Amino acid sequence: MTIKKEKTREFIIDMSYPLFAKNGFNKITMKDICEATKLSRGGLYSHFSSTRKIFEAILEKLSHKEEINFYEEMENSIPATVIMNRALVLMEYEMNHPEDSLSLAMYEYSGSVESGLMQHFNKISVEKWTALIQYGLERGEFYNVNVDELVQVILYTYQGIRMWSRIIPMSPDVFASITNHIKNQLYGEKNDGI
Amino acid sequence: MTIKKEKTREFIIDMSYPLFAKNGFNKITMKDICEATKLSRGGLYSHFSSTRKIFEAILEKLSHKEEINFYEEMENSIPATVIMNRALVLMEYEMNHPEDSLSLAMYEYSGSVESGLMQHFNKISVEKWTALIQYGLERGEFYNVNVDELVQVILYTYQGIRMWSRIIPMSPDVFASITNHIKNQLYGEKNDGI
Amino acid sequence: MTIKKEKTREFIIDMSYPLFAKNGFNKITMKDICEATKLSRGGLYSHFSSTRKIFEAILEKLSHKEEINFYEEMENSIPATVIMNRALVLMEYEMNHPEDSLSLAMYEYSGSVESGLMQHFNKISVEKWTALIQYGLERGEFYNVNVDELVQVILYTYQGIRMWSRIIPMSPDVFASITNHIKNQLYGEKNDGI
Amino acid sequence: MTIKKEKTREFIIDMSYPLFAKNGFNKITMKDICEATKLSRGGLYSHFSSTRKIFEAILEKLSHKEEINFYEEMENSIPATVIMNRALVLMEYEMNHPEDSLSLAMYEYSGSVESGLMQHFNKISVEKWTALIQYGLERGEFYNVNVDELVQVILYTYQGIRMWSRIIPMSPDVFASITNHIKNQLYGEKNDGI
DNA sequence: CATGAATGAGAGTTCATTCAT
DNA sequence: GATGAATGAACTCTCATTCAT
Repeated sequence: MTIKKEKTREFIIDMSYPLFAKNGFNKITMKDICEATKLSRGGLYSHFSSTRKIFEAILEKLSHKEEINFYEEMENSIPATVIMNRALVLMEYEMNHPEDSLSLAMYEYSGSVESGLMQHFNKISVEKWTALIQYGLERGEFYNVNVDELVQVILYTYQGIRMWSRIIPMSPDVFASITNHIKNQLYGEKNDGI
Repeated sequence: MTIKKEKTREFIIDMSYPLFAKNGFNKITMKDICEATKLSRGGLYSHFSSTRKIFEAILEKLSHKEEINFYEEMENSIPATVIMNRALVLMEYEMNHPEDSLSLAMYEYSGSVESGLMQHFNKISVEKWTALIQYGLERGEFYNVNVDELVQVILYTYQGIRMWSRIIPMSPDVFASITNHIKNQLYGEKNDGI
Repeated sequence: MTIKKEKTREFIIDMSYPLFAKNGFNKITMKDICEATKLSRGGLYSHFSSTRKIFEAILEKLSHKEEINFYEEMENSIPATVIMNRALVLMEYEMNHPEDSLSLAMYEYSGSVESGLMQHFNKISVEKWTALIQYGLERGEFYNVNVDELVQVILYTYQGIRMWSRIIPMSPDVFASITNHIKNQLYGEKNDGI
Repeated sequence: MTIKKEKTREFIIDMSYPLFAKNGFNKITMKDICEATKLSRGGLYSHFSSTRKIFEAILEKLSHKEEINFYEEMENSIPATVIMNRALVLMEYEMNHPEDSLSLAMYEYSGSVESGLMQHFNKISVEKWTALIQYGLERGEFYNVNVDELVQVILYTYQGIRMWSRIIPMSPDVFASITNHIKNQLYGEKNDGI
């Protein structure tokens, strides 16, 4: 029964996600996953031969997950500021929930493999944000920013926050600072230099 | 002779730094450090009882290390733009050398302890950058930015970069983008909105 | 199959008994037990996490083992002298086989734990001997001794012998002296004072 | 300076006695003794090369220690009952202080060596008690007991008590029972058989 | 000589991985 | 296939013992 096997696979993936999110990649053992899934040693091994394989399956699944799709909204000619605001709300939400983040695990995982997957994730993100900003510029909704530069700032500030918010307690104000900065760059009141 | 013991201690700290920087915290074992230091098991243990203790000694040492001291330069009335340029050059240098960064190790280490040390490090950084920007504002060298917001952007973009540049190959252009963005916020040509 | 696990458990208990009897508690290591049982490290650990746990399992098993049951014989109205003689024969037998005694191991084991088990064993013994002597008194077979006093003498002489017979070579005559003394107190020829 | 060396030796012996009395022989390490004596590793080793050697020195010292000397008192024609009473008082005292007893340590120590020392100790004790009882018999103070038998009972009850009183809480009444039994055998009221 | 840093053998313990049932 | 007992490699940690200072 391939369908059952597939279901167990999914189950393993879903049960181990929070383990990796909470503890990173290196600390998690096959034993931990056996316990989390209540599967026997042999049972687990018949699906995945290592934590690495499990983690890769998680990443794989993630990469297929439909993100908030800017593209669809852009095609529907939703105003760029509206799309951007929604995206930044989501970003703030994620910054507020560092425990869901696989960042640490990815970081550790990547340390030991050459993974094109990470580059892929990064490329997707860069393209997405670049497209959105271009779109705003074309519609005359955004200031004339340096697109590449701002995309870098957006992505890496986000990553930096996700990382450090797990280590040190961080107020939601900080997250708002970041999204605010981005808005100001694009369509906020240009009162800084005055 | 305590002096010898102290020297060995320092030696262990110095030899294990690159191990942690390269591999993170969890992957490093006492055995790895034995090998790196050429010390015997027992010899190592007589100095440190765990990798955690060694890592804490590294952090401790780091926290005492004199950072690029903005304060001294500010006291000497060096122009804010000069200090800032120097600081950003250093920042770019560090972004170009992710293999020296303890970020991953700190991240993993912190996952399992409540460490005020991290907060301390963060606080020091926030204060340093805040002081420098204030100084530039007071001297009329910087645009009237939102100080707190910009400091957050600076710090977390930096951290995000340090983290991801280990995972994915990143061009030095990206690093320049970041420092450029900061300069533009403070004293670059205000040509974005035009 | 829990039955296999249980069998291995029993096997470990049975194979380690002589080790403890011969060497005491502290000298025996998990490694010794691995070797005695031919089990691998991990295999042994999956049953018992320490020598302490194994030793406790031995004591536990011992406490369930049916001792020469005075009670049954008393219920069947066997003469007290007959029961007593049998018990003393057994006692002499045990004194002649110090290598089977867990005394040393119990002694060492108890040094580090507060074990009600030892008190339990002692209580059982006191009750058993007390009951037998009472029974002999009621049937008019025994002299009118001080029961408690004699029970103490019986028990501790026995323990003292078991202990020292391992350290110094001891002739069976000595063991006979002890059982003889007991018999004389209870039903021997009262010729001492003459 | 041989005199200083001798003093240090004595010091080591005295400081390690309680360690062995409390923990037995096997559990004590050279490290423990270093700590107890505040001597350095090398310092301790220059006096004794192993715990075994130290323990043997303790036994050696003990064997020279003047015990309550029955012989002297017998020579002075002190009544046998008086000497016996004093001896039994001391015995009770010792039974009340199991923590001072080296029994366990001797037991463990002997397990691994063929030690004539133990036989020597035992022989001394047997002779001492035998002599005292003979003396009492000759003076007509004691009942006509079987001397050898009673000596065995005395010695091994004592040893049994010393052993078990460390393992299980034991009331002083028990100790009194034992000494009382001995007195009754020798010169107590002969009311048992009545 | 004394000191205490360093060595290295060996015990304890944990898991990835295998395999008989 | 699934199970979980067993294996064995790799780690952690502790001391007896040595030796440069």
